[in-house]
Amino acid sequence: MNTIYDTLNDRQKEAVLHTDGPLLILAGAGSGKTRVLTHRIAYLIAEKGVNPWNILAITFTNKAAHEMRERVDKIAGSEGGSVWVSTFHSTCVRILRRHIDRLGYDNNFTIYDADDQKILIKEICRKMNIDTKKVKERALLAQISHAKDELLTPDEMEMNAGADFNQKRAAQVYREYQAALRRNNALDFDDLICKTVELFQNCGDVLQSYQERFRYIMVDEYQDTNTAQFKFVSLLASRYENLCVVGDDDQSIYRFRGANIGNILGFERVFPDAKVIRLEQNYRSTQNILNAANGVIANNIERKEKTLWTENPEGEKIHFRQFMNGYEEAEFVVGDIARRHREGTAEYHNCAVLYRTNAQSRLFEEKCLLANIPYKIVGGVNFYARKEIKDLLCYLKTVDNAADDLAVRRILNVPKRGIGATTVGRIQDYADMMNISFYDALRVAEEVPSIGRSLSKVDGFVTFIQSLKSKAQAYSVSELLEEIIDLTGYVDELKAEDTEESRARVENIDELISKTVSYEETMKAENREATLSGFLEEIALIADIDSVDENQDYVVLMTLHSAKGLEFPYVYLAGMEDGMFPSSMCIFSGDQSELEEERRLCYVGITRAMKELTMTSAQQRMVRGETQYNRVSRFVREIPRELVDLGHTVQEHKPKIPETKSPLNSYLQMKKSFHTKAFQPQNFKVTKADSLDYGVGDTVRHIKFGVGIVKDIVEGGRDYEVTVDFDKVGVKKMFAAFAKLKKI
DNA sequence: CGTAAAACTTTTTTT
DNA sequence: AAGTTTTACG
Repeated sequence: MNTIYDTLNDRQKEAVLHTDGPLLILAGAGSGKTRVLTHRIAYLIAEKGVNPWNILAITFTNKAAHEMRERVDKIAGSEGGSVWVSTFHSTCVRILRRHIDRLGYDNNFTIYDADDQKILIKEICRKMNIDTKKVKERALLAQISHAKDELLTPDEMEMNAGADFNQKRAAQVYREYQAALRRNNALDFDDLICKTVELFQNCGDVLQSYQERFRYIMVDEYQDTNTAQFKFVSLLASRYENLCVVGDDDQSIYRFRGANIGNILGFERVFPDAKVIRLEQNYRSTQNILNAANGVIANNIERKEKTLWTENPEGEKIHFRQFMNGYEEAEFVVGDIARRHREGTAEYHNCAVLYRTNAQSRLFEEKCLLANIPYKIVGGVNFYARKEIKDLLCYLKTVDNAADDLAVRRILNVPKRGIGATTVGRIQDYADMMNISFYDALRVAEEVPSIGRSLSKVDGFVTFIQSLKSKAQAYSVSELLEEIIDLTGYVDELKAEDTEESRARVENIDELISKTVSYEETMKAENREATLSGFLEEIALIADIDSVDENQDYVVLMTLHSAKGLEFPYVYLAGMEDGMFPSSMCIFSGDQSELEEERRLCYVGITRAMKELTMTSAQQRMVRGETQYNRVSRFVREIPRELVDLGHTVQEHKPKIPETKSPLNSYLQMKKSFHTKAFQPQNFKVTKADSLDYGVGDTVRHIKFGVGIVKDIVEGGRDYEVTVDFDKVGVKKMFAAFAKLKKI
């Protein structure tokens, strides 16, 4: 037999060779499931003669999809390129873009993120006279999202509510919310899945064409699928039943978001002739780490019994340290990473700090800055959720889909056009009355009652948008974006402000421009058309974790949830305190299943570690401006004692010189711009260079824009503003300190 | 209409 | 502690 399959163990090989009919692979942490999936794809193509075009592999994150894509390309050669590897959400968007008109939507629908959803709900609450102080939008959205996860329509939800007034009202809000989405020609994240299912159920011909297309289907992280996703997959697979799912019930950590563990536990019931294969040999961690994980997860009652084993060496014990407070905890962790780096035992990217909540990242960030350690925070505020980025994106969205009222309203007075809340209210009322979109109301503003002196301003805005729309026909996405930036004076305004913050915003905008450019390049390389809708869609589905790059040397800071699917030689689990992890919410609720989900999360955290695992906790911690005193996490106590190295129980409190706050403040100001990018100490000094090593007329290279000739250099207060004519992208103005131009 | 200050809420996890 | 939203005033 072909040698590539000989590197697999017997169980893995069995999974690879079982190509036809339903297959459930119960794959423990680090048991090589991605290897199995990629080898299976290669086997299907090379040995079974399956057309790669007929294979679909679904993951949860783009990062996982990219990784699988790479590995498939490597192992299956050029043919692998036609295998469809993608996330649930991207797959559904691609299908909907082609067929959603069958459901009465426009094919160039926009995708709403959490912010957009919240604004929409708020507006609906106002219309329905619901006091958002008593009923929180978040709660309503959560209820709606849950209904969608379960494929419930507003009517069904209302019926199920029975006498429950709260639930009933949520169902009514849900109904209005869906109507508003449709009016705006928009879908939220959940809709992407639900509407695809609806499409399949309503249009047999469409379903059939995809069933024929995807004869072999593979689903990764199956334990995290919800009912809607399961329905989507099973509809697709129902014709050929060549469905292979891979999951681990012990790593199910998204039940709060609707993941239905019944999908994995009941797989054999839905597909009676399903084959089940267990992968229990772990290739990732040391024995001590694995035993610790086993010790913790054994406390869960609701699980399929299994025990991971490994041939790896015993390794170091699990380190546990307790500190006085969060600052000292962070200082220790960062110091320990610095030590490993200094001693040459670890690169920065071999280390990860994991915590329960995003808020905990701040302390580690501060300490990394002080220690000059490059780091990257995953999660928190998404790049695309930043104000300046959303503003500009809403211009693009408006050009793309003027039915999107939210986008239009957002930019109507950005930059300031002297159009205030009163005018917006009047126009909205008129739009509601005439049953037209907000933008259409703007276009006929002269008919809006008591519009008064605002009319000319509104007309100016409409003219502006119309001109952009006509330009959009001929312009590329990046050209259109730059046109918007130019004509609105958005960047000029920020530059005039000239604060650290405004500079950071300008830099973010530059980054957005490079994203459009690289989008166009990618499309060109793949021989696909770069469209405005395409670009907006791509960034709507980007998750923060997608940008983690193993080839760059930085410490990764992230939540335990984000860490799922990743591995690091040295892992630090911070904030191991009852009340933090497990969270006080689930301790308080007394619901055993919630505690078990937290425990699975802990299991996921432990099993991320390959060589060494360090757990830390603080006796005292500031949470939301209040000091909390917490006991050591019960999860730590569930690890067999002999596996743990305790050090001193409580670390000695060092008499401290109060830290000098001054350098830190300016750092933290700046951090805003580096939040999504990795912080690199050497790039950090954004003070004006004494002189530049290039002058007017010199040829320079820019990391994104390529080669160009310096046209002009203007001395500004803190920096030089350089004008460069690039060969590829034309004339650009930029700050020298940010642009990092190289003379060539 | 726009700005500045005051009041108020928030967090558990995310595609 | 930090961010958002409301309120007061020019």
